Amino acid sequence: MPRRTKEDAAATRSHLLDTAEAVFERCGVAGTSLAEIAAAAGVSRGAIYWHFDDKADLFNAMMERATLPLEQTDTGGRFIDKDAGLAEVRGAMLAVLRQIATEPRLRRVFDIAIHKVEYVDEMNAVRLRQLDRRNACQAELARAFARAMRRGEMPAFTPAGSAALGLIAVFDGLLHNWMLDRTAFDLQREGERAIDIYFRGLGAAG
Amino acid sequence: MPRRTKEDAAATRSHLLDTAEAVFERCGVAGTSLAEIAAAAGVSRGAIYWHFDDKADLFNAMMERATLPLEQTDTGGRFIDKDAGLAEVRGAMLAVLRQIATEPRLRRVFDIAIHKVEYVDEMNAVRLRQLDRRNACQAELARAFARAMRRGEMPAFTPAGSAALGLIAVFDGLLHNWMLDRTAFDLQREGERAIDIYFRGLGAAG
DNA sequence: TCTTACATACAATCGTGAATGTATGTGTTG
DNA sequence: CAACACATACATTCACGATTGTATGTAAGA
Repeated sequence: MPRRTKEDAAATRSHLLDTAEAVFERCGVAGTSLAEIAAAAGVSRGAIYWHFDDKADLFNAMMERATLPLEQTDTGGRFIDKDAGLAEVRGAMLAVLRQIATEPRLRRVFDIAIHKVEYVDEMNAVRLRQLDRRNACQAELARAFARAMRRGEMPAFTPAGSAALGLIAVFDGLLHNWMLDRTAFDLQREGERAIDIYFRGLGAAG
Repeated sequence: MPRRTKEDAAATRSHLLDTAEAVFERCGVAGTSLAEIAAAAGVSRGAIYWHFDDKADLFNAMMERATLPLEQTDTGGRFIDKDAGLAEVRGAMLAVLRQIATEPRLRRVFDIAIHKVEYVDEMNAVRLRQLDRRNACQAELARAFARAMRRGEMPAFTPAGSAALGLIAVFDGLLHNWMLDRTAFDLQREGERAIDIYFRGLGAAG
């Protein structure tokens, strides 16, 4: 008995994304056939091809559903406030870490994006978007550091761009290492420590 | 006309590893069939199956050939010296960064290991080995930091284990971000800056 | 009745592993 | 030092399942 209403169709689509998350994390993206996802979701392959063009489209939809709410944080649109101080930058980083550690969906799609997909062919577009986001994030952080230097919140030993890149490295490194073994350490606690060490190294007040 | 001598066989094996590096980087591990590798290497699939059990075995051999010389650094066996100071730790980190930035083979296999493989099923073993190495590295770094604290080279604000984890995060984050776009920044220069910031944040002399 | 939201059926390709063939080294024996 | 036996280092072929995209069927809304 097929589902007919728009609400039912949206539910099917959402359920397919849920199922894809689970199967992708278990078997990898290339290692998963659309038949497996359909079977795990209790539908036929036809349903998948109705809602999505192909596996890459399904993957993109899955990633966007999970990460879109992350990009639009409480500040509304951008990652950090227009004229945020170093404390706000620190808070924003830790907030994202907390979200990843807390929300299962975020954790799952990051695990998939980091360890369960090969960035070639169609998937390369995802990689380029990651790069764009990193560059945008670095630019925002660099502006924040430059402001802090002008305000005297921190010395200008290091170029703002390098300071921003290093902070992103700390963040990414923490995330990647935590994804490697989530039982090895507490992401929030160790994240706070590492980021604080880095800020102290920048000469920021603390 | 098949090759017969042991030297020829070793050359074939080495050439297969070279070819696998190139094709894996272009098409991903799961996205590459052994037929593709064989064709690119100018041999038949039979040659691959003679030298390696299957694709996972070939992948492992490729990774080991590239990373084995990295693990056995000039100190002979271990990553850092038995009673190295903070300067030696810093030097060792930068040396590895330089090696990765300099040697094409290292860069290629790291690119594959980071972006071109899905860590599921057989490949999961590789992931576990990565984890082992990280833990061993963290333990060594933690010991070095603890020594430095005892010697008074740095204050004991932060637990040695956390300091070590943070340093690994900086390193890994730099590596991952550089692999995302190698033209975006100079790995050695920015690596030196970020690591120096981190050490300064630890209160180390500098 | 026309479109939606699927299910089913089908054709075509691709990848694997194993079986088999074969030309050359390599060691041993007389 | 032949010559034989056997292992090595591949190439070729085949059977089989798995996966994909599409084409078509179909029951329920609107």
